[in-house]
Amino acid sequence: MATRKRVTAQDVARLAGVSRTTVSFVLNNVTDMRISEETRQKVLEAARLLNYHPDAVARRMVTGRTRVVGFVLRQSPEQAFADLFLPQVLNGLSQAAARQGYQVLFEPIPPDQPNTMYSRLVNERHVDGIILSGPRFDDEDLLRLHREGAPLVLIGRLPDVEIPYVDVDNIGGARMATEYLIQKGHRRIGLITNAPLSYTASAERLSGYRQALEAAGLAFDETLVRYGNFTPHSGYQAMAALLQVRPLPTAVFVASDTVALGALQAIRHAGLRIPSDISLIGFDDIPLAGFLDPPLTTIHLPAFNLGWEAAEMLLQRLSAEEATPPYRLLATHLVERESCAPPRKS
Amino acid sequence: MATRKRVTAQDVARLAGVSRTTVSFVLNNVTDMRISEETRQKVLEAARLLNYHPDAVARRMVTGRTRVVGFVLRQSPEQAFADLFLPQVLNGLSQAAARQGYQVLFEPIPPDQPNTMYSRLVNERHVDGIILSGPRFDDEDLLRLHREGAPLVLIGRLPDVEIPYVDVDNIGGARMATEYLIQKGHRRIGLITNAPLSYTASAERLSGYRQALEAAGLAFDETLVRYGNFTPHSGYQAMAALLQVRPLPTAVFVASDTVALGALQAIRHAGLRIPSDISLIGFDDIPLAGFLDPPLTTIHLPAFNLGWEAAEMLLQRLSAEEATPPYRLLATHLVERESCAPPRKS
DNA sequence: ATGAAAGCGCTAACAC
DNA sequence: GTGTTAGCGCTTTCAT
Repeated sequence: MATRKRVTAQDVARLAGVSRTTVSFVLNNVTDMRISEETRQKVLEAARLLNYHPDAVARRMVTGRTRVVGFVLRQSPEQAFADLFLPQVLNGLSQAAARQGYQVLFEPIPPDQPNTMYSRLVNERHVDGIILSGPRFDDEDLLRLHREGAPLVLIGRLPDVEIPYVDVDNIGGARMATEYLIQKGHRRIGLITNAPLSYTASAERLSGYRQALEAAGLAFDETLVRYGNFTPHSGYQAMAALLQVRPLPTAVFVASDTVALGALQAIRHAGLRIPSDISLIGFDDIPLAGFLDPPLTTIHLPAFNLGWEAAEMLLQRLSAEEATPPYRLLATHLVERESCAPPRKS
Repeated sequence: MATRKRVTAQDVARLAGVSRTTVSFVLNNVTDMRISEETRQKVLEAARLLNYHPDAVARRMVTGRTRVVGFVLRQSPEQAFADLFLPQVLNGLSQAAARQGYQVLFEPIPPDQPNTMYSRLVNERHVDGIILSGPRFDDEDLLRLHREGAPLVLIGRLPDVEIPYVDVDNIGGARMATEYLIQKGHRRIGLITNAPLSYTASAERLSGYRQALEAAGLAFDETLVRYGNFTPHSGYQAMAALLQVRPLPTAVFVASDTVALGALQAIRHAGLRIPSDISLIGFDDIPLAGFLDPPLTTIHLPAFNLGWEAAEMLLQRLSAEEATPPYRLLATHLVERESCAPPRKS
């Protein structure tokens, strides 16, 4: 299709019988220049008549700001697209951005594409700043971008780097989950991680689990921990392995609801019942958690807020009125459903 | 933070000792003007030295194209953000767009915000075209945009409007599901829709269900259909109601896996077993479907392809080499798991 | 083979 | 109050 002819401010000015400048002032509601009400109306009417829309590209050209933030997704598809997490983050992000007149450019980075150079987003001025989810510590592009002073906010933490971030209090959440189990009377508590320990969130959840154990005077037993990998399938295998150890743990903390789904199935296949034979507590509180069998007790992750806060932090940095707190840790809370019970008397 | 100083093509030209024009030619690989290898190298070296990045805004200004497509989400949050559908569509969309050098601007439209005027996206030239998911037939903004000739592709259909679209073959999929049940020997088959019938997809799935029934000489019985509303909760209620009718249906087609989750729970609460007491077949094949209890037999919806095809159609229209087929219907297929069995001998 | 110059549509400083 | 004008950084035609 042919490029549609643009109506410019010039056209509006001509029709209204004024200059381009006046049009610009009227349409941007510039009050300094006091413009007669009559002129105002003429301009507004002309704009309406011609169906005039100011050209965002031209405006960006001259203002130097795009009013767009980039959302870079630096995660594997199974992690990012298979769980119910991303949509909510994106939702929070978009709403916070929209509220301040910003748009969101979505940029997933396929993992099999090493040199995507998403730094071009800001270097070529497609966006004013970047929110990056799932930072990897070996991400050269990211580090350079930060050195160059690009406005950047991470969702998820990166150890030893001073980039502003928003994250969930993984340690606190994991501690809470484990304490809950302990308080129910469990002493032999397994752990299935949400992901390999190279992921910060995973290491942190393990750490919270240990803390709770140790605070209760329980020994950390490495034979009771297994490693998930984002997927239900990985949870199935991890739980199957855990069901081999003797004595059996009476409860398991699965640090991801999605992974817990597989664990649930493994337990069913083993002919065991939840929570009477074994208790299970998850992490994330995916929207479906309450409809599993049994409804899953879990730690609620404020996904929407994660996106919202990240956007707020970035936008504040962009408007630069004052220094932003360099990071924010979001609290979790426990959602009690039906997958945990006191251990069997043995 | 202060606006970072931009390195312009002028700077590169100066350092390389050539003109701006030459820089542009070298960097854009314009071959018409044959430029000496020596000059080329000088320019490239200078650009590298200065860490030069061409300004996308300026380029858009002069080329008249943004190389951005808008993804407008015209759906309620519970529909869009609570299921596993959106991320996959978005993934397909982005990959198809990226492959052709396009970026994706994400624009969700909160339902409580009637006058969002997303048409501004194209009118103000934030984007070259729009992919809109979940069109509503009363969307004035959409219709006007189409009349104005804006490049537009829908995900989901709109009756009586000739806007290009990509959609799933809902009728075929629903027929397939119902036929499968019939073929297992069921004669009394209930339906729980995915949403109110004002949603095209919902009406179509109902239609496919009817077709299969009638083709098999089975009467359509209105007392066997109930209406879901995207959520597990609605599925719970619909199934609970269905379990009151006598004689009980021996199988139910739930036209959404998410809704089926609630149906599953209602059946459990009624003390019935799946599939021995009642068979259940879903629709969508959410990633978790195989890990439910029992693993859910369902109709696979090619969500990734939906996004991919929509992008392909839009981009083809933008490059306008030739007329694009105005629509595309994507096939579904049945994924057999363990939630269906022949009816009990009664 | 290289350079000069004309815009793209807008904003904003400055003049009248 | 309103108009004139100078760019923003780039692409691209036309001279040289």
